[in-house]
Amino acid sequence: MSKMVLLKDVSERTGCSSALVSAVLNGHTGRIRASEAMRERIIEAANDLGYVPNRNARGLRMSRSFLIGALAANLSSSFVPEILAGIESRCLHTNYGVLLGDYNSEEELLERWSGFQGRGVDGVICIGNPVSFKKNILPCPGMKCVFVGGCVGDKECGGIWVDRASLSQLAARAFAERGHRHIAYLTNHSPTECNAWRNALLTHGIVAGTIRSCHNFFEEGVAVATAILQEHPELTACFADSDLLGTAVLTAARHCGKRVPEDLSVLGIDDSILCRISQPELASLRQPRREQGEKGAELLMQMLDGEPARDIVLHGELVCRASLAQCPDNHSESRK
Amino acid sequence: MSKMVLLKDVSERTGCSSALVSAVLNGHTGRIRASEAMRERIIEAANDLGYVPNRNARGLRMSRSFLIGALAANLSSSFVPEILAGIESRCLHTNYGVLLGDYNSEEELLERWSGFQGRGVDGVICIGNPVSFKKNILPCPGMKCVFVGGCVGDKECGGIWVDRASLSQLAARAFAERGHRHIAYLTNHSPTECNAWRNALLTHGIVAGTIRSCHNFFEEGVAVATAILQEHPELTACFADSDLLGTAVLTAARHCGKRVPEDLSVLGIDDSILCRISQPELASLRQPRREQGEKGAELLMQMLDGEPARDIVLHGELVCRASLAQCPDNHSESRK
DNA sequence: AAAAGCTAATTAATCGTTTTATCATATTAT
DNA sequence: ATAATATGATAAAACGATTAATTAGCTTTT
Repeated sequence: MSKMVLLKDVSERTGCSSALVSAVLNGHTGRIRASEAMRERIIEAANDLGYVPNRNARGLRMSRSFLIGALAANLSSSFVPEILAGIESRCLHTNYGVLLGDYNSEEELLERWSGFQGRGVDGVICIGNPVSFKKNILPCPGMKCVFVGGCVGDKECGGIWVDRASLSQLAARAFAERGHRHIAYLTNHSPTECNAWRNALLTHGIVAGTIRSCHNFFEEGVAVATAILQEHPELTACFADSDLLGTAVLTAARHCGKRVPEDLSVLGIDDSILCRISQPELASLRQPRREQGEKGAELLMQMLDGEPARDIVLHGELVCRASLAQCPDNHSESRK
Repeated sequence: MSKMVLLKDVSERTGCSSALVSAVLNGHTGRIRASEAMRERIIEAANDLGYVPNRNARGLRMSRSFLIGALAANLSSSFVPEILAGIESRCLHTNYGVLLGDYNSEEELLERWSGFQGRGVDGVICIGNPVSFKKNILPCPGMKCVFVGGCVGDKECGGIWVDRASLSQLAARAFAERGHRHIAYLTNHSPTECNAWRNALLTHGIVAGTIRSCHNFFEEGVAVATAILQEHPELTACFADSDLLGTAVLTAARHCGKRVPEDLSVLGIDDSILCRISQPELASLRQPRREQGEKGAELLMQMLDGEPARDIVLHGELVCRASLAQCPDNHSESRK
C-alpha cells in the first residue's frame, strides 16, 4: 500500500480544490464546472500522477458500488462456469465488477448474501434458482435481482431461461421424424412436472411412456437407465435431461446389449464436451449458456439504470450426432 | 437500498457508543473492552437487527478492500472452476470477497488488471500462468500475487502447483510396473520441456520414445494420437497431459483398430468426469485442484497479513481404471 | 445603476466504520 | 492518605471520495 495518489494530490498539483478535480474526472457538467484550461490541466495531472479513484470511498459516499454479485450453486457443475463466462464477458467494457459467491448449502447461501449486502453490491445475478427465494428466506429489501436459468415469479426480479417446453418440442420432433414411438424420458424433475414433454409428444400423435426421475449423477443415471431398458424392451429411444445422464444411458445400453443407435437412439441436453467424448457421439439439445449469462448481466445493468424488471426466454437447438438415428422398426416410414 | 442497519442503530438500542459495538463485534480485546453483560447485549442486538457491516466504510478506514481478485484464463476450461471453488470455499468465513476476472486475450487481461487496481483489491490470485507476467507486461507495483498452477519465479509472488516431476514419476511407475517399455507422451508442452518425463522413465531403465506436442483440444488430440499410433506400431502405452487428450487417444486407438487396454494402455491427467464417461474408463492422475485453490487463497491471506511469499508444491495420485493394464508382450513380467 | 444571471470555482458536510486519545470510577499498592 | 493501575467505557478524528450550499467576479438585462 505504498502511497496511493489521492484526489488531493491532483488538486494540489493543479492548484484547485479536490471537488473540482472530482467533477472534472467524472465528466460532470452540472453545478460544478471548470474552465477548459483547468480541465486540461487537471486531466493531465491526474494521468501524470497515475490517479486511480478509491472505490471504497466512492462507494461509501455514493452508496453505489458498481459491483454485481454472482450467486452460484456449486461452481463446479458444468453449466455454471459457462454462464459466469457470459456475465464476465458482458461486464468487460463497463464499470461493473463481478463479485463471486459460490455456495453449497442454505447456510453458505445466507453468508454469501450478507457478504454481498455488506459490500453493497448494486444487484445480484442468481445462477440457478435458489430454493430460499421461493421460501422468502432471503431478505430482498429492494435488491435488484436477475435469475439466470429460472425465475421466481417476482415482479421485482428479472429472469432469463431456456424454455423447457420448446426443448421438449425439439426433442419430440427429432424422435418423431425418425419414426420412434416408444421413447423413455430420464429427467431431473418429478414425473408430474413433465407435461411439456407429454404435450410435445402428443403433437406428433405419440403417447408418452416411461418417465423416470433421477438425480444428475452418472452412477445413478446408469442404474436407472439400466432398469428402464430391462423393463421396457420395446423402447427405441431415450431422452435424457442432461448430457451426463445421456452418457449414462449409453453406458446402460452397453450393459443391456443394446447397440446405439441401431437398437436405441439417445438424446441429451447441453451439447457439452461429453457429447464428443462419448462412444458413440451423443446427440444433444444445445442451450445457449453463455448467452444466458450475457443477457442476464445486460438485463441487470438496465434494471440498475432504472428500467423495469422483465423476463427473457431463449430457445435451444438440436445438435444431431451418431446416437440419434432412424427407428429400427420402420426405416422406410416418416423420413423427411 | 431501503435502510441498512448501522453500527449506530445497534449502539442506540444497546445504549452504548458505536465504538464499543465495533470493538465487540470484531472481537477486540485491547484498549476498548466491554463487560460480559454488555458484550452479550450488543451481540444480541446486532443479531436482532440483522446488522451487516458496511465494507466500503471499513475498507476506507482500514485502507483495505478485503477484496481478492481472481484472474482466470478461460473460465470454461475444466479445471478453472474447481480451483475457483477452492478459493471461494477458503474465503467463506473470512472477511474477504472474490472479484472475478476472466480473460481470453492479452488485451482482456490488461483490462481486468486495471479494473482490479481501481477497485483496490488487496491481492490477486492468478489461475494458470499468464504469459504477460513472464514478459513483465503487467504492472505489479507492490501488488501481492499468488499463482495457482504455476509460478513466475518472482520472489514477491507466491506459487502453488502440482509438481510435474512427481506426476511424471507416478506415470512412469504405473507403466513400468505393468511391463510397458514403449510409451508415447502426448503433451501440451514442447518436447524440450519434458525432461522430467525422460528422467522418470530412466529411473525404470526405459528410454523415452515418442513425445509429441498438441494443444488441449479434442480434435487435435485425435489427429496427433492417430498419427503417433500409425507411425509407431510398437507402442503399448500412451501418457496424455490431460483427460481430454487421454480420451482423444482412446478415440484414435479405435480408429487404428487398437483395443484398449489389451493392445494399448492409456493414462490421462485430472481424474475428471471424462474418465468415467469414456469407454473404456480412463485411468488418470488426480490433481488436487480444489486444494490448490484453497491453499492459494490461504497463502494470499497470509501474505496480506505480512507473511512473506512462498511456494507450495502439491502431489498427484494415480487413479487406476480400465484403460491401464498389463503390457501384452510380457504378462508374466514385473507383476507387483 | 440595480437586479439578475452566468461562470468558475471553494467550503464543508457527508457516507459508516475503526481507532486514538481521553475520562470516570473502582481497586490495589505504597 | 495518596499514587498507581485496572476496568469499562466515550468522544472525536480519521479514511478519500462526492455533492449541496455558498461565494466572488463578471456580463447582461431591466
